[in-house]
Amino acid sequence: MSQPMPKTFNFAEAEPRLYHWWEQHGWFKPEVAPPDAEPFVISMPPPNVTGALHLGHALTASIEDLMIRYERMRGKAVLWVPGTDHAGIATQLQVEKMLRDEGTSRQEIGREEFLARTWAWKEKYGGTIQNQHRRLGASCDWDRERFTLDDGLSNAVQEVFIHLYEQGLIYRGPRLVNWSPGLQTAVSDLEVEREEEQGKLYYFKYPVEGGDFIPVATTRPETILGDTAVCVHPEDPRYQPFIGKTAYVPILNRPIPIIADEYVDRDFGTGALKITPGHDFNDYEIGQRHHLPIINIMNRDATLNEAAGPYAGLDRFVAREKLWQDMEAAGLTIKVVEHTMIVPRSQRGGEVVEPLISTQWFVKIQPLAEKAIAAVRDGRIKIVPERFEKVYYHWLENIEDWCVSRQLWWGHRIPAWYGPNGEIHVGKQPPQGDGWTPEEDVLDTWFSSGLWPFSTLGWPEQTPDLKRFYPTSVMETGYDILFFWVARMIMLGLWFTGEVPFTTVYLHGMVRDKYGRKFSKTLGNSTDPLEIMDQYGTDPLRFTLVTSGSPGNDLNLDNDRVEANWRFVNKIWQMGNFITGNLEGDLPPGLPPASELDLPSRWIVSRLNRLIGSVQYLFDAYQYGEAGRQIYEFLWNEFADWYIEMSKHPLYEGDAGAKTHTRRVLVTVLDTCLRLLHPFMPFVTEELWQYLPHQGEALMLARWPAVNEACLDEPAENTMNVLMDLVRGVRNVRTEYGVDPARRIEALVSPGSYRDVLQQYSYIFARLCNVSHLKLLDAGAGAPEQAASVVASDVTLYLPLAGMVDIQAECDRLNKEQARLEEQIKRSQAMLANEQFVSRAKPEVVERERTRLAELQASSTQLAERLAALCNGAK
RNA sequence: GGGCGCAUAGCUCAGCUGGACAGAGCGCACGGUUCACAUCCGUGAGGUCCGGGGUUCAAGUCCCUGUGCGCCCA
Repeated sequence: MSQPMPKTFNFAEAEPRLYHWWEQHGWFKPEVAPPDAEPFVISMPPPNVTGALHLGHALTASIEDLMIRYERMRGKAVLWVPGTDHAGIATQLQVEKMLRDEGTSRQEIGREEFLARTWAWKEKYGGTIQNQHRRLGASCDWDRERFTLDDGLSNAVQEVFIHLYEQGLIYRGPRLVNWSPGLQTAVSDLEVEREEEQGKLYYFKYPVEGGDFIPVATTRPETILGDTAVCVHPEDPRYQPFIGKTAYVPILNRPIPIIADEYVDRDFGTGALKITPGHDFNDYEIGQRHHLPIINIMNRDATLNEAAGPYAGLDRFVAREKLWQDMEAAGLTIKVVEHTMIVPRSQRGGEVVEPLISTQWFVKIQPLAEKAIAAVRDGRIKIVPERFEKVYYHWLENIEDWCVSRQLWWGHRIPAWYGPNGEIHVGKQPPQGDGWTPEEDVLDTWFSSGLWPFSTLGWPEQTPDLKRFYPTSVMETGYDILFFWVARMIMLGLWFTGEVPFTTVYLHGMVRDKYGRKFSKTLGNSTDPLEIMDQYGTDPLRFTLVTSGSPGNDLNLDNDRVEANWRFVNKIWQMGNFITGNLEGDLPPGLPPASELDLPSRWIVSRLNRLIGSVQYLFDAYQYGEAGRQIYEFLWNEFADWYIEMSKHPLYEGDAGAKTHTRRVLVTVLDTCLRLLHPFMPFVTEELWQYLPHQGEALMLARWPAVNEACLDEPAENTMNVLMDLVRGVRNVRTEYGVDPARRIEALVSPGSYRDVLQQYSYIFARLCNVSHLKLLDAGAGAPEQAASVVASDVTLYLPLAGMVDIQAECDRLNKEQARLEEQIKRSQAMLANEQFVSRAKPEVVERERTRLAELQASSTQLAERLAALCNGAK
């Protein structure tokens, strides 16, 4: 006996209640499954602790929770590990801003106090995003939540760093790195974005011994001050005489050699290149080849240093102008032209990043990369969609050593000490004795997140969780962090655990606005998922995110779709309302034997099982969006629009047996669809399921549906299709002739091979197109004159609409219909007449075509007779 | 310079295992208060599936090529 349901689904009330109920019961934990259950594990990409939930998080959580709930329903021991990332730069910037607002700075309060303040900040705001994940319905195991700066994870970080050092894979030294002057730290190649911008190309004269000069062009004149050579192409006839001579740095008059290198592009600029190994990556390489000295002219804040002579102390851009003016005065300039160039900017602050010589820690990454490439090549890791494998290989095959040190305070401090005599010791503790000072730098945030799949499970301790749940199953994240994160996890995971960290990588696209634009503050198109959830609830947002696109592709979020899916939620609720409202007494679970079911029931059960099969196929292929759309269409366009309408007859007018059978079908179909839909829309499905007769405590723990082959019933589907075609035909006629929808009409039917079916199910016409009575004609009986006709298969249905049917109009209508049929018949006949088709196409395809042709011909015959009788050859 | 993606109805998108007249939502037009739902129901209009080749009995779907847009790497 079911309880009465509220008329509408109150998501605002139900969502927190259900979430709490699930969580309190411990159902998010893998322990709900038997100890021998197969594990299924996802490590949630840890959002930045500074972050607020945006649509990217919502998409991530929607897809991962879908996978998680699906596998849980399949009986696996499911673990979804949540957590947050300390996000070194982002967090430090936020806290520094807070300090600025307070009128102080991190330098002023010192490292220790700064870290204390940052931890306090983390405690205060760090939980926000996790509560927002709860609102999304994320069924992760909060007891296993981790933070990258937790003791355990920090220990893992130290362990990894020390081992890599001991294995000779970490080195420290001065190298040219990407330097962010605003953040005052080195950043890795990946953290630099290169954009095409409009700049200037400066042409000038490089003085050469003997009063001559070489014309040179540069986009950054201030680097002239750090030049240590001028370089020309060895085969360039213009400059060959200069090779080996001495040039003099403008203003500074420092002598430098003129060298030759094939790197020089003779067609760019003047064909002569100034070489600044201290401030340009290409020049650095040339400098190495030619053993040129490296001069650093820049301080860490991008002002110039003493090496810049008179320009020391000036900002880089000010110095650029000043030097150019001075060179102009000295008659050394030639011209300045507009020039499109690539400018490296910081991913974080957007400022221009400077190549700068600096002493940093690096990971020699090639040995790790090789293992990572192999793991994907030999299929131990599968990347979905597959095309990203190519991108992955390309990056790893051309990988550069990873600069892992950052001149920040918020992060994992590098476990190294400097001895009194300049020795370096790498280890958790300093060596015995006095005079050892700890390394100041911290590690790149991605260094710790690279350990995430195993550090969160307890590594390096051999914890029970690590043994049971590692390797994890799926790494689901955005394609934008394939290099930053996914590749590094694979490298570090393989290196330190000897196993792949996960067996599948599923990459989703970026969420954009409905016109495909990025969300941005300046565009004003930012969309807050929380606002959407306030308005429509979580389920419509989740369903929209999952069904709006396809794997690996960006998706454009259209608010209209969220609204449509909100209506879908209501529609489902109303189905539940109808069904529960028509139950009475105890209902045996499951379905009656098919032999006892009426045609509509056999039809809907068959359709349901085809849906289950299709959804399973799509889930196996990670095509969740298409699966969701199919469930939507089944529920709305088949179950609600047809089956529920037809079920009203047995429910309201049937005997006790018919009622029970129909109720069991209604409950089973809805129950099954709620199971299929639960991973997409956990809240409304769970809430509604509780009102349906059910076994078990919660839908989230109910079994995932499987196809029952015995329920597939092609004859029932074919017969229903004929009936449905007739119903649609009647509706069509009614609309075309403007028959009042409320007016009941009768129909005469020449039933062809459907006599029994039409007799038994004539109520369908009463229910669905307001035809109160079907009068079955005997074979050969004459047809009424003043009637419109509808044809399907070998059935003709006449609607006597005295006074409403214009014979001419009816003939036009039928002729049009006949023309359409004939065209299809011709096409079908041509196909079947084609030897090649009949012999080469799959037999079932040929068979289907034959059946189809027979149906078309039957209909056409019916129509022809009708036309002959009614229209008398009138065209 | 290399690689990748996208191009289907007015708008936003599905259609990935090639096979029936190419689909959905929204929008639009017309009509609906019969007891699940107007957060609804019914009917309809609207498409050279970007152009050109090819493979195949069969191509929106596979291959090549061109055009336009976007992204990644250098």
